[in-house]
Amino acid sequence: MPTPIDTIEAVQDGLLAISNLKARKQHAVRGAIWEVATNLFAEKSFDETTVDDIAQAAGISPRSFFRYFASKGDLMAYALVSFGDQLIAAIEACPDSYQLNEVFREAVLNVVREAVTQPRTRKVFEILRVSPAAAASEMSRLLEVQGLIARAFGRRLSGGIDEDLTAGVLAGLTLQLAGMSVRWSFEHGKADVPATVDRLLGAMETAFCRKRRPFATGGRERSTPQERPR
Amino acid sequence: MPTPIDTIEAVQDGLLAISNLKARKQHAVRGAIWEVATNLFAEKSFDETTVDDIAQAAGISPRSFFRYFASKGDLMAYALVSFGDQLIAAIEACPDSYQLNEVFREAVLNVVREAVTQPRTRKVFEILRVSPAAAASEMSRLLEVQGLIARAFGRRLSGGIDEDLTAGVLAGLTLQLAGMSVRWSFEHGKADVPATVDRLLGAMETAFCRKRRPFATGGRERSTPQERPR
DNA sequence: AATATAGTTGGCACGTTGTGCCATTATCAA
DNA sequence: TTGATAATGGCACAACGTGCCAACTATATT
Repeated sequence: MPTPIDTIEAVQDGLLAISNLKARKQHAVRGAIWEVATNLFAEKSFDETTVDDIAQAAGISPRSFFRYFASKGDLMAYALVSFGDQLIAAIEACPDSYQLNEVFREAVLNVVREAVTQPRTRKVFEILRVSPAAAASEMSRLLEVQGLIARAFGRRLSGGIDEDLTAGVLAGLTLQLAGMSVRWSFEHGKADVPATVDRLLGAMETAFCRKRRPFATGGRERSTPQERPR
Repeated sequence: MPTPIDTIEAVQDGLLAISNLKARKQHAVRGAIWEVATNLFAEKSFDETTVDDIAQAAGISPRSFFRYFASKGDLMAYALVSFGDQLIAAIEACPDSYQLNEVFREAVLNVVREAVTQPRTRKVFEILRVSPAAAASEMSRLLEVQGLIARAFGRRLSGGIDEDLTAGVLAGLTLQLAGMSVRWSFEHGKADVPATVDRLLGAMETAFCRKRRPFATGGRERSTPQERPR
């Protein structure tokens, strides 16, 4: 099997169910490619690093590179996929007795707490910060990852109404808050993760729950948006 | 001025402050390119349509295409940028007396209500639905647009604490909910926009505000995430 | 009306990305 | 060892995106 990584399932298999030597070796090669690539991106830049550079540094042919990663940008998406994977695991690790908001907070908190301790994460976020192209590449798999996280939430919602809507918006929020928390922690010196996460949650509460006028479905008059003042 | 569209500011200028004939003509050309491109994407597919096809259909040279759009994928991002532009306008159109959650709901509601009536929007969402590459391309500008929306919210928050966090998460939610509402409306037959939006808002309320246990900063024990069952 | 000037366009060459194809090589089983 | 299976590397090729320059067009000047 020529193992091009097209789906997240394949990545998961690569990460988890490693039985035979071949798959293990492939996984090692993929990790090596990712390692040298992120190093090169950090040294030079994402744009100025060619696939040939990465292949040479990893000791493989340029042709083989595309058998491990679908594209150069997919190297960045790999970080996002891994991030989403951890979030899903954290969601599923929560006991069934948890309320939805508790699951949400626990998952974000645990993953972010783990992420900020790893130098690799810092390096990736630094690459994303300085290179718009790298950030754009990472975003390319956002919907995919979000869908998987939504399914993880959906498994906890069986029976309720508007399940997929709830799960979808929760998934988006999860990635949003987790990403913002990690970035905030890195950019603002010390990594007080719970404080950061709770500030974000507080911001949401401020926007939606305090001074709550319930969102009535029918009635309120709408303000016609006129063209902008400026 | 060779007018390559690199920044959203440039797009906004192109959309709004059209004073001289030259800029107006350029804007018309850009619109024509976008028109024929979306038609081609819908007929064939995003991947099977080359830049040469688009250029030929628009009556320009392939070289000139890149003077109006930075890339083929940027055609899809153009839709997102325009979407974000409308959201910002709707946010700024809300009276100052509005609470944050009212601003949020009004902006999403007005923009989505407008969007679902336009056949163009439907066509774009259909392209995005069937073509992962097109969807990925659109996502490439997500952070950019989200940042602009965050600034629009930030202007209403002057004085508060954690402004940028609140604005950032609100911006993410705005795009998230607006996009989901439009997609939901399109995929589930009739376009009862207020109902859809309020269902999404209700989902968030369910997840975060009802049965509210306030998010205490310090204390709760965390569940150590063990590896997944499967 | 003729000319200078500034900006747009199109063509060309080039580097990079990504893929299909096939011969070669390595790995595993019998 | 031998035979089957899969990974690898090399080649050719299409598409994307950019720098460069010559040709064209419209406006302004005299």
